[in-house]
Amino acid sequence: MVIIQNVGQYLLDNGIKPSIQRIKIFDFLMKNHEHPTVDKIFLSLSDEIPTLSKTTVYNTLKLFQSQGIVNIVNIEDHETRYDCDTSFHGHFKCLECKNLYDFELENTELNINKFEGFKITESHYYLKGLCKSCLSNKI
Amino acid sequence: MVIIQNVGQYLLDNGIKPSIQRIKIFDFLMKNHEHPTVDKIFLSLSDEIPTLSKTTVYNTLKLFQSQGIVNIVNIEDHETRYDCDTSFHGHFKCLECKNLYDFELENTELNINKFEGFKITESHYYLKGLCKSCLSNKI
DNA sequence: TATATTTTTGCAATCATTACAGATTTATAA
DNA sequence: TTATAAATCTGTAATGATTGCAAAAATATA
Repeated sequence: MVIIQNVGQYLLDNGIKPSIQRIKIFDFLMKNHEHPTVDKIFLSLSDEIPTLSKTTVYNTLKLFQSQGIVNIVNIEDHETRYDCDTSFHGHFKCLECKNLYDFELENTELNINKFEGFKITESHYYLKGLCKSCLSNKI
Repeated sequence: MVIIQNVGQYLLDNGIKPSIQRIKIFDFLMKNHEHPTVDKIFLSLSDEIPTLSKTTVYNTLKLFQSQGIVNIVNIEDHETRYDCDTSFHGHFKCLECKNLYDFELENTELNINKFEGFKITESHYYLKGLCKSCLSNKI
């Protein structure tokens, strides 16, 4: 995962004019590793930016996606989450506490070349189950 | 992938009373490997069962899921697809023709044991890109 | 300072999914 | 067979996430 010092500059480097809303939304994604939903982002930033509109959150995330600095994490239907870590990694979702954990994954570990003549541009891998703490709570 | 000769019996074996609707819906999933959406299933079966309701399709798929004979394939947000092949396999989605291809995958190929103390119950893997025929059409 | 452009906002529209209650079908018991 | 109960199916209304759109606000340009 790339460490971003200056969000404004990072946005600029990726062809995005850094408005207050855009900076705060990206910043929120960086600081909240749980891969928040639009709702979570909106509610969390509403204190800081009282005029914030949910449409802006949607628009901004769509812009981030189109510039390739944010990926969608699609595990449950009707629970679109966003991830500003664009390096290759997997996700684990705990069915009990609903938390989402990242895990590192060598691209080569999943280098499945069963698709000769196909061009692969994205690969996604996720697991579901029970996390350590939820398991120990069950005893 | 398990080959099912008698859908009615298969449903019974899995604790589902085989109504006409249930049999036809499962049968449709078996014969249509593209992992259809609710809409596709509903529209395709409307000729055969003119009284069919979309709610029934939803209810039936939910029942199949709860009995473990159908899995959800969640690749795009807002495009829930259904798969009656419950054996472990991966999916490839072509960004051009939107077709979904299955591919075999040894469970061991993805046996990532980075989660000591975690209990993993599901694992999902999918790729996106361009399929062979769409690639050759581009030349 | 005036004007053009970009960004944000709020509300209405859309679309997939679910809730629900009545209608229909199937199973059970007399 | 017939009456009754249980399960299943259906259609419509409700919900909730997302998008479209046009006006308002902010920023850039001349």
